[in-house]
Amino acid sequence: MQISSRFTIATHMLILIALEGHKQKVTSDLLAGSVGVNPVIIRKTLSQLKKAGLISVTRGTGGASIVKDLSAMTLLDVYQAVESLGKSGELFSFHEHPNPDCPIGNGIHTVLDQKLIEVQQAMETKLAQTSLDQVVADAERYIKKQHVS
Amino acid sequence: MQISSRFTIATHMLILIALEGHKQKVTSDLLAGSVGVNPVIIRKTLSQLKKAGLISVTRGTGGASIVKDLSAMTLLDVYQAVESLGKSGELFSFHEHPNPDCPIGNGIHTVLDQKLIEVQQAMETKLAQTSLDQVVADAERYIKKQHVS
DNA sequence: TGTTGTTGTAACAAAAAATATTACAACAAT
DNA sequence: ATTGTTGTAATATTTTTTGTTACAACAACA
Repeated sequence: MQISSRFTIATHMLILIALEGHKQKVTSDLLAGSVGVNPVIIRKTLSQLKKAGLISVTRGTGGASIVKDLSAMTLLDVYQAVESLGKSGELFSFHEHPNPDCPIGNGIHTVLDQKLIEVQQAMETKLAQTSLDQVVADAERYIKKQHVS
Repeated sequence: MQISSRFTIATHMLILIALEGHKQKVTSDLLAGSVGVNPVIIRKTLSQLKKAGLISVTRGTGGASIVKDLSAMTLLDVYQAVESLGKSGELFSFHEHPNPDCPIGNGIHTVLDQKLIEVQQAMETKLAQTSLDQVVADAERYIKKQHVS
C-alpha cells in the first residue's frame, strides 16, 4: 500500500510555518485551510512534530514555530515523526502465520528480514539527503516565480 | 503505513515453487498450508505472478512452476507484480485538497513530487539488486543447516 | 476576573484498504 | 463421468486511515 498522506501533510505544514511563522501567527485553522484537511488532523500532526523536537506550539494563545534548524532537519525526520510503522518500525510487513512445520515457512524470516531492512535503509538514506531548508527554498522560489507571471 | 504482506507472501510462494516444483505438484492448497493463509489469497497472488510472466499455472490438473529464469527475476519484479500503488504507481500519497489559493498549497506538488519519486527509485533500485536465485539459495542453505542440527 | 481564541485529546463516525471466506463454473486428466 | 484443481465473483471481516464533534486546559488581555 501507499505511504499515508500524513507525511506530505506534515511537510506542507512545516513549509508554511517556516515561510509565514515570523509574519503571522500560524494556527491550526490557518494550516487546515492551506492543507485542506480538518484542524484536528493538523493538531495531531503538530503534536507529533513537537514530540520529535521539530517545532514548538504555544498553547493558550496559539501559533507554531520551528525550533530545529531547518538545515539540520531532513525529510527523514519528518517521515519518522509522523509515519506509524507498527512497533517494530519496519516498512515491510509479513504474513503472520507461516507454517513452522514447513522448512520454508520456518525460515522465511531468516531468509528475508535482513534484505528487506536494507531496502528500507536505502529509502531512508535517500529521505535523509533532502533537508528542509532546501525544500523551503524551493517553495519560496516557486512562489516568487508565480508572482511575476 | 507498512507495505502489505502480499509481497512477502508472493516471495514465500516463489521460493516454495522453486524448491519443490520438480519434486511434487505445488497446488494452491499446499502453498496455503505453508504460507498460512486462505487458498483463495494464494490463487489471486498466483494469478498476479502469472500475469507478470514469472510463473505458469496449469489449470485443470493443478500445480505452479517458474517460467522466468530465477537469476533474471528480482525482488522488484515480485514487488511490482503484487503491490497495488494506485493508478499512478507512486509510493507516497498526497493530501487531495491543498488550497489552490494558497501559494504553498498551490505549489506543494511542484516542490515535492520529484524528490519523492527519487526516494521511491532508491528503494526500487535496492529491491532490484536481489535476484530470486540468491533468495532461493539462501533458503536452501538454511534448510540444510536445520536438517543437520 | 472573565472573556476570547486557541491547543490538546478523547470519543466516535465514516471511508478505504487489506485480508478472509464461501461458492461455484471452467478445466484437464484419468 | 469422476476427480481434483484453478479462476473468479460475491461477500464478510478486520484493520487502518481520515474526518468530525465536543470540551477541558490554557494563555493573554481588557
